[in-house]
Amino acid sequence: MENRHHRELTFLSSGGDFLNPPLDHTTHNTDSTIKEMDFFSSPSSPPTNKNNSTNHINHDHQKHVRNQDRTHRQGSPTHVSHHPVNTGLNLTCVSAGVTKEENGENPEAEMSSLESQLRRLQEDNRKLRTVLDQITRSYTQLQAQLFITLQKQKLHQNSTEANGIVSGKKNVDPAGACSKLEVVNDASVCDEKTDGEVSVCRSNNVEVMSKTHDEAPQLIKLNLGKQACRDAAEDVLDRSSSQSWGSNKLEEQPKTAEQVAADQIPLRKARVSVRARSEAPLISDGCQWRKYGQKMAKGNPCPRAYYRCTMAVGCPVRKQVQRCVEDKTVLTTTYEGNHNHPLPPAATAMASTTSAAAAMLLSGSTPSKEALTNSAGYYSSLPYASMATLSASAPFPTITLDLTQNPNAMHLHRVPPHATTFPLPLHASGGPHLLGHPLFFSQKLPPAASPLLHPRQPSSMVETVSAAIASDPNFTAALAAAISSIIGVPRGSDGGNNGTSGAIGSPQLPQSCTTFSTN
DNA sequence: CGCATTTGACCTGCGC
DNA sequence: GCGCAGGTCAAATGCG
Repeated sequence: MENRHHRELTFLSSGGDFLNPPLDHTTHNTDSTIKEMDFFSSPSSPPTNKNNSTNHINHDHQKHVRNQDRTHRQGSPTHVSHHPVNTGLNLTCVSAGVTKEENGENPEAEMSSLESQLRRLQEDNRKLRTVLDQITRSYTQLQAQLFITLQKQKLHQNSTEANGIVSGKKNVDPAGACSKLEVVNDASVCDEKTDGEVSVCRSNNVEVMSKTHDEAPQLIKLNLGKQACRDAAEDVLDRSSSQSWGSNKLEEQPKTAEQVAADQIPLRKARVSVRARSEAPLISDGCQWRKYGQKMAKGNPCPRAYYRCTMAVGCPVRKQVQRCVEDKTVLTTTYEGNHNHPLPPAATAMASTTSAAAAMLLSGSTPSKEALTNSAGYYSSLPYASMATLSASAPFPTITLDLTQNPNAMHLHRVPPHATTFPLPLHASGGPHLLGHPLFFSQKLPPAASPLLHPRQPSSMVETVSAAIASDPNFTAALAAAISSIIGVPRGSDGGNNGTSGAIGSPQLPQSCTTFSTN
């Protein structure tokens, strides 16, 4: 199909808020600063060299920044707010800033000056780290939004082609794309007044998520109830805000009675389960974990172990590890929560993957069931896919990434009841900072890459995803362009929502689209 | 001695 | 209200 070769990547924005880099709570405007960040430059470049390495490129801007920085030090709050982070670090000032006069006249003054500069540089460094972390989170959310939209586009296309086939039928796959979506849970359907069609809940829709395909027929019903969706989304947003994410635009929309009632219900947590074959008691995900409990779960002779992340004090991330009943070599690791600290690359790979999966789950579920339905349909058409299972029958909305499945055998995979299963090309999720977008890789990678992306023993997910990235430089370029365009989006007029929480990029709901092509 | 693990007790949510 | 199961806590224990 021509569509397979022409990939149109659509990034969503929300009036600038979602796409704009998250803001430090002490600042109000990072536009000009963020534009200077190069996410795709060599990570090995030490910060001290950054200024020099980019000097010839951004010389004029850096002069501008330095001037404003000097103004900053002279006590101009206006400029402080405009340039909270000097991405150039300007470390050369440490030596260059000491004049001969100072050297000769007052060593104490020199020391004081150096110390103040050191403190300022440390502050800059900290801010940079914060911004990078924020952008990483925003990007993960963005990825989820992106492929939901792509899924909707594809499904819309399929449904248009097969419109006559599906009319008057329930749970029918119009184009074969949803052949693996076997799940129907009648109890989950919000409204099923007519026999001929499946209705969906759409009350929580975000504008852009619903405006394009309202007419698209629903192919399956999801048991991910609206309440669970909303709870999960709110939970993530809530926890996100606790990690300095931005505000939730959902709150700006008029609430229905259902929503108001939903607000009364305690929040649930989204989880991501990873099934992998491993003889070891734990899969290596790069994080440090401390076991804090073990229980015998009902129906499984293997104990379930509980771990919490110990890489930072107060990190809320926890995971459960349990062996599968049917196959003791399969280790099921369930992650919950978001790290509140920088992660090593290996850990970032897993964290980003699970985060993206969770974001997809929540992004797809928040607006409507339709989104999840469409996403399911989309994934089922992807090659090299692993298996992901959405389940709302569990106490928490959970997405299971199955790394144990042979992709060729996945059509035989038994889908548990009350779950929606679709293949998720997790392996191609990208590297530490490109993770979470399986979509692109799965479309672009040649079939020859399949063995690489599907090790039966996923001993190193990082290596796998790194290989995926390396095999597709166009993706990096496209993503760089996308992020550049994203970062350059001017903030919306309602920039007031950035002042409350020191906001990292919030999973803002999209209101506009930015489109580019990878080829 | 400090840290990680073990394990029984306790808490909480849910279904009946 | 009660029982069950999942999840967490914290004292006891083990290990380097």
